Amino acid sequence: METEHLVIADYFIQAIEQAVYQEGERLPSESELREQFGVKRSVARRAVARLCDSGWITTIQGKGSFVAARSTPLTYALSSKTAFTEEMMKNGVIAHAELLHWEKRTANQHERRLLHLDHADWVYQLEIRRRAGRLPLSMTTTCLVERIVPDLELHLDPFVSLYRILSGIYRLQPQRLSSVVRASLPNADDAAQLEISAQSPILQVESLVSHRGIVPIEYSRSRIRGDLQESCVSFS
Amino acid sequence: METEHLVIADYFIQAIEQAVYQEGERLPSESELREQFGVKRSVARRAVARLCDSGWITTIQGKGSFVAARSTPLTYALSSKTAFTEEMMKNGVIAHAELLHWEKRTANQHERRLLHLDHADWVYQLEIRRRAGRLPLSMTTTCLVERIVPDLELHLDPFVSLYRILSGIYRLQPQRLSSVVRASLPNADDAAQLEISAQSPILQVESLVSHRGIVPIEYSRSRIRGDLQESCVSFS
DNA sequence: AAGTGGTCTAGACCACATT
DNA sequence: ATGTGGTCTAGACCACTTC
Repeated sequence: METEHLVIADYFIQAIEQAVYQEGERLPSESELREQFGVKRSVARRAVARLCDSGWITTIQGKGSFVAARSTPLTYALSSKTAFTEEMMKNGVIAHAELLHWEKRTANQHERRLLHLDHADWVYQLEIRRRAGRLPLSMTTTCLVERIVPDLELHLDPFVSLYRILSGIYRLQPQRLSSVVRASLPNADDAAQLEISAQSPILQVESLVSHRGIVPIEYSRSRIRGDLQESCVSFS
Repeated sequence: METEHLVIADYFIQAIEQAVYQEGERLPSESELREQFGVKRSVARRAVARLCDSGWITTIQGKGSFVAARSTPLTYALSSKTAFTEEMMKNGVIAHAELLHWEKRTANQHERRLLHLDHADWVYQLEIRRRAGRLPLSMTTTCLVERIVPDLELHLDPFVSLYRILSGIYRLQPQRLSSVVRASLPNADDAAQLEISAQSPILQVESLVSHRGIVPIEYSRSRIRGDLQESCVSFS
């Protein structure tokens, strides 16, 4: 059986959902699992790893596995408004963003097509990590049209929020035009930055943002921890 | 190093994206990978497994690993209109749905709240698998208000499309009110039904559907293969 | 028979926490 | 010292494909 561990994992997911195991409570140790379910260590470990990857538990070396804190994931409204920090506030969470890297370069073919640029156009590319409290939430690679945000580098330090720069400095009214969402696995870098295992699923959101719904100004690709956040789309 | 295999996997993802490896082309065998990258079999296998889980390749026992067919994932517009089969047609794909199971039962607390029901209300719960061509695409558990679709069981066989029943028989105009998307791993059943490994990420979409935007009629939870489909949200 | 991928095992060794 | 989780290894065996 290559799926033995799934039975055990699904059992504990059920148990946690029905609050048989409370937040912070310790799960049986690997040896106990081996006994209780009559399986090898490898199987017990795969079951635990799976619970960990999908965010139900966290393991601490030398101590054990504990039911993870967040039963209620943060919800992030994927509407035409696009302010991350402000959205998170609604969840009662202190959010902040770190600028990990930036560069100014010519637009590639993909970007030229999406942002209606030609060969002479330049873009700023920013690499941003967002957190809710202490926890890493998402990695975002965003590409801004240089013509729209000239001398952007002058306003990147200190970096608080992209939305604040766009609206505060450049008087733009950023508006999300479309978003494509996808489930995937993180690459090695993202897994490290998000402090998750390489097997934890992530939500990818690719968005196109414009000023006042007409002028395309930004193209971004976010990789969001699957265990912490969910995105909500409403129609009205 | 517990991340050795990620380097190899990411290398091949790059190569496939840049069409160094074409669709259907064979990747190096496990032994060749061991040689070329100087790794143990376990590492080579983890790398291959990861490529498989994220949908880049498919492996065939006794033959090897081959670059998967779909470079362009199907896009499914997550708009207020909610016809799956019709959406897929736009992608030029023959879609069909199978009803795997149905039952009639009283609404639980969660459903009563979402669908504005009281204790006396009944619901139909349908388990539907959707395919694009031969490939399984998604599993959907949907919950319909019995009062709105009385004697639904009389129209379930043959089952073609839920949308067709709702609009054709009951003259409803189903409209999506909101959707919540999430990235996760499949449970054992879903993985089997979707013919994916238990490590392949899936996109979960929870939707609330109403008739003419007012009367809630349906609550559904879809689990969509992460490697085949992406959902697109547009604002206009 | 030889090469490929798929599965499983038993054990070693490490790092950390508790007593 | 003992128990916990984390990592790695070498090998066996199977199933399938090709020659």
